[in-house]
Amino acid sequence: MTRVLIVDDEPQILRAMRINLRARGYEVVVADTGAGALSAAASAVPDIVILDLGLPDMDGVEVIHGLRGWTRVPIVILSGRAESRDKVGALDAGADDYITKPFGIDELLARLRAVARRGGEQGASPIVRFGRVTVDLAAHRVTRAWPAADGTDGPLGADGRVSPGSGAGGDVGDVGDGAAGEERVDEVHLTKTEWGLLRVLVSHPGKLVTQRQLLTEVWGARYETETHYLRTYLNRLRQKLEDDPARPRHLLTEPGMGYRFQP
Amino acid sequence: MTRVLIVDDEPQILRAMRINLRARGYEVVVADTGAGALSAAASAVPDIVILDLGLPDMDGVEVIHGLRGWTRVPIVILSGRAESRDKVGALDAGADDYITKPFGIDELLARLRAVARRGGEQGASPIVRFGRVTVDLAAHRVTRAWPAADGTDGPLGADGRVSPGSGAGGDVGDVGDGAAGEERVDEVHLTKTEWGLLRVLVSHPGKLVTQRQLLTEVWGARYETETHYLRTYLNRLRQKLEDDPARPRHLLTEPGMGYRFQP
DNA sequence: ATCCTTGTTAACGGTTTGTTGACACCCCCA
DNA sequence: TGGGGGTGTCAACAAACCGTTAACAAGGAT
Repeated sequence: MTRVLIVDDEPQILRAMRINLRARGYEVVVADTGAGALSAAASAVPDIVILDLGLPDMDGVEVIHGLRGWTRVPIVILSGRAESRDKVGALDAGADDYITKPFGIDELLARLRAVARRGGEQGASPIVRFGRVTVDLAAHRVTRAWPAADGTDGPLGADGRVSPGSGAGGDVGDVGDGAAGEERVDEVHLTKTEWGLLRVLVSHPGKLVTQRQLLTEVWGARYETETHYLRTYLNRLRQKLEDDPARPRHLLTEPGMGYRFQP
Repeated sequence: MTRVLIVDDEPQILRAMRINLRARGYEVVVADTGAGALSAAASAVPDIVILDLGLPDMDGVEVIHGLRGWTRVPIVILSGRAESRDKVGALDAGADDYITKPFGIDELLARLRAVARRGGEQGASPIVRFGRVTVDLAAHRVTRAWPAADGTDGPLGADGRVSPGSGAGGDVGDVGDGAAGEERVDEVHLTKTEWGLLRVLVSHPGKLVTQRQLLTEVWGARYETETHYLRTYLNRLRQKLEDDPARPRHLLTEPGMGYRFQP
C-alpha cells in the first residue's frame, strides 16, 4: 500500500485529504509543521510527500531541501501561490510537481499516481539479504546461494530426497553451472502465502511481529486465532531459507508473542 | 545535451519554444502531428517530449499510449484544456506533467528540469532479446530465429503440420534464404492484445507482474477479474515464442500471483 | 509430572492454471 | 452485399498446485 505523508497546517484540509486518500486505498500519515514533516518522513518513510508551502514554522523550500538532503521520495507541492517565482523555486529545490489551490481531488490523485509511477520504477529496488538468501521485494523474487565446496549439497538433501516444497516444478533452474569453487544460485519458489509472510517479516527487520499482526496482514482479520497457520508456514519458510531449518538464525520465534526477522 | 521533442501543430508556438529552449541549451527536435511525433521519438530518441494535446491527426492520449508502448521518456503535456477530466486522462495514460496554456516559460523550464532530473536516471534499450526471440519495442516487431542445423525444422513441425497459433497466415515470411548453416529468421505476427501483453511483461524484466496489473494495462480496469484471458493469451504467446511451449523458460507463471518475464 | 506452546510431516481436496475448441464480430475485399 | 480470414471472447475439461487440516513429536513452564 502506498504511504503518503501530508503536510499542511490547516486542520480541515488535512482532514479532507486524509479521508479522500484513505478512501482511495492510500495509507496516510500527517504533519502540520515543517519540523514535524521532516521527522515524520524519517520515521514513517512515506512513498509520497504532499507538502503545503505555507507552513508556520519553516519556509516550504527549506522543507524540500531538508528532505532532499537524504531522500528522493516524490514531493508534490500544494500552494495557494500561483506565481511563477514560487513554482520555479520549489521545483528547482527538488519538488516533483506543483499544484495550485484550489485544485480538484481527481487531478491531485492523478498527479500522485504519476509521480508514484515514476518513483516506483527507479531507485534501488528494496533488496534484503540474510545468510545466503536474497529477497527482492520489488521483483517478488528470492534466490539462495549454495556453497559449492563439497559439490554435492544443495536443494537435494543428503538422502537424495527432494525436500518438500522446493524443486518439483517450482524452481526455475540453476543459474550457476556447478563448477567446483563456484557458487550455485537457485531460485527459491515461494507460494503467495509464503511470500506474504516473508514480506511482512522482512519489512520489520529486527522487530518483533506479533502473531495477530502476521495473521491479519497475510490471511486477513478473520484468521486472527489460526496460529497453527503460522507454525506451518514458518516451518516451510525455514525449510526453504534457513541453512539449518531446525536451528533458525533469521526467522526466530518469540514464544508467546510472535516472530522476529533477524537480518 | 538534453534533447527535447516538441510536438505542436501551431507554427508560432513551435517557433517560440524552439528559440527559447535552444537559448537555454537544449537540443530541439519538432513534430507537428501525432504520427510524426511517434516516428520522431523513435528515430531521434529524445530525453523529454513536450506534447500538445490538440493535434489534428490523433488524440493526444493515443500519442501518449503510442510512446508508452516502448519508452519511458518523460512526457510533459501542454494543453489549452484545463478540465480535470483531460488532465486525469493524460496523466493516467502515462504523461509525467500537465501544463495548461497560457503558461510562463520559466515554469515550463522548471518543470522540464524536474522531470529531466528523474528521467535521466533510467532509460532502457527498446530492444529485448531472449532465447531465439528479438522484441523491438519501438518498431512493434518480433522476430524469431530458427536453427538451420537440420534444415527442415522451423515453423512447420516435424510432422508437417502447422503448429497451432504460429504460421497460419500470421507470419509475413522468411527473411533468411534457408541455406545450410544459416539461421532462418521469421517475423512473428502478434495481435494487438498479444503485443500488449508481451510489452507489459518485457517492460519489467525479471519482475513479477500481477494478474491485476496485466489485466488493467492490457484490457482495462474493468477486466480486472477476467483471469482466463491471461491464460489464453499466455498460451498463445508461449506457442509463438517459446522453444518448448509446454515448458516455458521465459514467460513464467507464478501461481497465485502473476507472471514473470525471464530474459 | 503435566499441560501448553511450538515444530514437523503428510495427505486431502478445492482452486487455479493450461489447453483446446467453438463461436461471434469486424474489417477488407471481391 | 456477401464471403472469408483474422481476432477477441467464452466455455469445458484435464492437470498441477497449494491452502488447509490432522496427527504426533519436542520443548519449556508452572
